[in-house]
This record gives sequence, C-alpha cells and structure tokens, in this order.
Amino acid sequence: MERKERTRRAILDAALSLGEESSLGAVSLRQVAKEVGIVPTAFYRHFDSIEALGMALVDESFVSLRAMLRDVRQADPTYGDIVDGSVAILAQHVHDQRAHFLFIARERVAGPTLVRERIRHEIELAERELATDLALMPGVEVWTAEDLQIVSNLIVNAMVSTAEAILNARSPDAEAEIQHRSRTQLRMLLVGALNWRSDKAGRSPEGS
Amino acid sequence: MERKERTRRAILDAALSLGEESSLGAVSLRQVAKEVGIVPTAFYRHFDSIEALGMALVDESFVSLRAMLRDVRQADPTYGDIVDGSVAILAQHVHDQRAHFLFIARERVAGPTLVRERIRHEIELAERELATDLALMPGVEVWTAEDLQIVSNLIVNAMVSTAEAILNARSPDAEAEIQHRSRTQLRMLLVGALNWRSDKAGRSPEGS
DNA sequence: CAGTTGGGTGAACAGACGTACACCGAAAAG
DNA sequence: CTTTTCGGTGTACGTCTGTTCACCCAACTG
Repeated sequence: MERKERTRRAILDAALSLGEESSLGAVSLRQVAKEVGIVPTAFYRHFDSIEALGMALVDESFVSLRAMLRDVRQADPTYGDIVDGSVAILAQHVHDQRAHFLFIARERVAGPTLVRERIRHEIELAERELATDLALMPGVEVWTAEDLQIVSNLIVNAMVSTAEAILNARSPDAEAEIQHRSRTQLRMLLVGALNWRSDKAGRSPEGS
Repeated sequence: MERKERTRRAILDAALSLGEESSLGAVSLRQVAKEVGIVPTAFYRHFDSIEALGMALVDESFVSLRAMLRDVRQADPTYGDIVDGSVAILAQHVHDQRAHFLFIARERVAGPTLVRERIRHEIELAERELATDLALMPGVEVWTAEDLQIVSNLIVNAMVSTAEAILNARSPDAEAEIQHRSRTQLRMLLVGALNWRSDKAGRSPEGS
C-alpha cells in the first residue's frame, strides 16, 4: 500500500524534473512513464490524465509557497530588519523547493487556463494576507483600503520578480547580488509607501 | 515574389494565434500549416524549423516592444504627468500588439532556453536605457550608479507586471483599474526612490 | 493457508508528429 | 514564346502520442 504512494511520488518528481526544461503542456505521459521506469499504462493507476497530474503539482507547489509565506510572517522579529529576513527566507525556500517554485513561475503564464487561474488566485490571496499584515504596521493608518491593496500588489509583484530572478541566477555570486538588489528595492518601496499619503495629506507623518 | 511574403506573414500570424492558447513549444508544425491552409511540407519553404519560426517571432515582437519604448521616451512632455502618459502608452501598445506582448510574456519564462535568454537580454537593455534617462532627472544626483540600476530594474519589473495584468484583464473596467493601480504604484515608487539616498545622507533633498 | 485486491505488464490500436522525395503549375526571366 | 525558377502538392516513411484490454503476480484480507 505504500508502494503506490512511492510510485506516485516518483511520477510527480519525474514531471517536475521534465518540467524544468519545457512547459508542462509539452510533457507527454510516455516521457513521464519512461522517466519513472514504469510502462505507460501504469500511469493511469495514479492519475486520470496529464492535466490531473498538473493539478496535483499545483497543489503540492502551493504547499511549498504557503510554507514560505508562513515562515516570512512569523520570522523572528529580533533578527533585525524585516526586509533582510524576508528576502533571506524567500531565497532559502526558492532554493530548497526549486522545482515547485519553477513550476509555479512557468505555469503562471504558460500553463492551461485552469492552472493559470488557480495560480493567480493563490497569489492574490497572498496579497490580501500581506495587506492585513501591513495594516498593523505603525505609520500606515493614513492609507485608504485601496492604497493598502495597491502597496501589497506592488510588494508581491516585486517578490515574484525576485523569485524568478533567483531561479534564473547562473552563479551564487549572481544570486547574492539579486538578493542585495531585492533588499534595496523593498526598502525603497517602503520609503515610498510610507511617504505616500502623508505626502498628499500634509507632509507630516505624525499629523492626526 | 510577394506571394512568398504573404504566406510567410500568414505563418507568423498563425503561430501567434495558436500561441495564444498554449506555449509555442507545444505548437506543432502541422497545426500551423493547417491553420495557414498549406500542406505541412510547404512550411519548409519559409522556415527551417519551429524554432526558427520562434526566433522570427521574437524579432518582430521586439520591434513592437521597442516601438513602445520609443513612444514612452519621446512622449509629449506637455501632457502633464510622465507617469500618466507612460502607463497610457504602455496600455495602448499592449492592446494594439496584443499577440506580440503575449508572446513575449509567455516565452520569457516558458520558451526554449535560447529564446528566454534573448528576451531577458532585451529587457535588460530597456533597463539600461531607462537608467540613462533617469540620470537626467532633477534630484537624482545623489544616487550611486548601482542605485540607478536598481531603481530601473524595479520600475521595469513593475511595468512588466502591469503589462501581464493588462493581458489578463477580463473586462475594460478591470483594465482601467489595473492602469489606475499601475499609476499609483509608479508614483509611490518614485517617491520612495527620490527619498532614498537623501534619507541615508541627511533627510534633506536640497542638501549639497 | 486460500482468496481477493490492485499496481504493474505487454500487445495493439488509431492518430498525429517531423521529414524526405518526386512532382506540378504559375509567375518571372530570357 | 520558350525556359527557368520556386512556392505549393501528395505520398510515404518511421516514430511518438494517448488509450483500450486482457493478463500477471506481489501483497494484503479472511
């Protein structure tokens, strides 16, 4: 009974591995079977179709994504800057679960419509969560709900870009530079957001 | 002799059309031929392979991309805010050359390695151009060359995200909201960048 | 120990794929 | 008007695709 689970994992891993080169839509059932070391028909003992496999990969990729978000949210606040910690955690998770993040990055724009929509929806959820977290920060009381959402979207997009850049980094040095850049960008972004409405409302952040 | 050019265009258009649904790597020579209305073997009169077709599409897609950048750079400065104008021009071009921008967005992450690298290189060029333009703005003299590059990267990434969002917009209203969001984000971003080094150097933008 | 379940097998299919080849017929060149 | 060029055609091949079916045998159930 655990043999089934083992083969299932092997299929998922093979699909992720093959998906590193091309998009999942270009991966065939027979390629996966050959990679796993089973006959093509045995594939159906585990998934109804390649599409179903894709959905399962979406599921487990988002487990990794949400694990990262959880780590970021409950990072030790004593570890200095939130920005430094968040970028480090992002990089760590992207590195550890490279296949999952690569999968999300690819299928987000190139996957079947259904998969694309699920990924976008999930990212939108992360945006909302970030918005509620941001609302607790000091100095943001002057923001409207709309501004809060817009800032969250901006930050999430920046983090997505950073994750993609890390996935594409060709050397540890290059990745270190990407992380440095990302940290600077997040700080710039926070400076801009914190000076945003206060700018429009009277230049004084302390004004009631 | 212009018949050849006409068929070639038909092939390019067919490939762009088929690429709207799935990634180019998942498009077959025979699908393209059927869409054009020619027999599969006639394809070879125009391209050596599907990969060569992809390269040609990269070429002409970047013509559209560069046309947009040119429009943005020489936008009428009397038209009020640079931000408003830039976002409007971006939206206009994405709308007019939807297939080209969709192609770039998709193949940027899902295409064959060679295509991906070309696209990333081209976007990096746009980043550098933006950096040289930004250097001429008043108030940025305090930035280091590195900061300039980092800010450019941040802005370009935001614009790429905006373009992708517009491509995915499901209604004109949704697109209008995306444009509004993008404008706000660009302004926040500029506020942050302009308060950046001055923040670190003594809080006074006018300080020598 | 006998019986049942179920993951894995192997052959077989119809269709789509890329590509090679000989050929045709309209348009350009002489 | 004749000749050459060349984009498009039709046939044919070997390979790969998804999917079906009957079958086998290891592992759980009784």
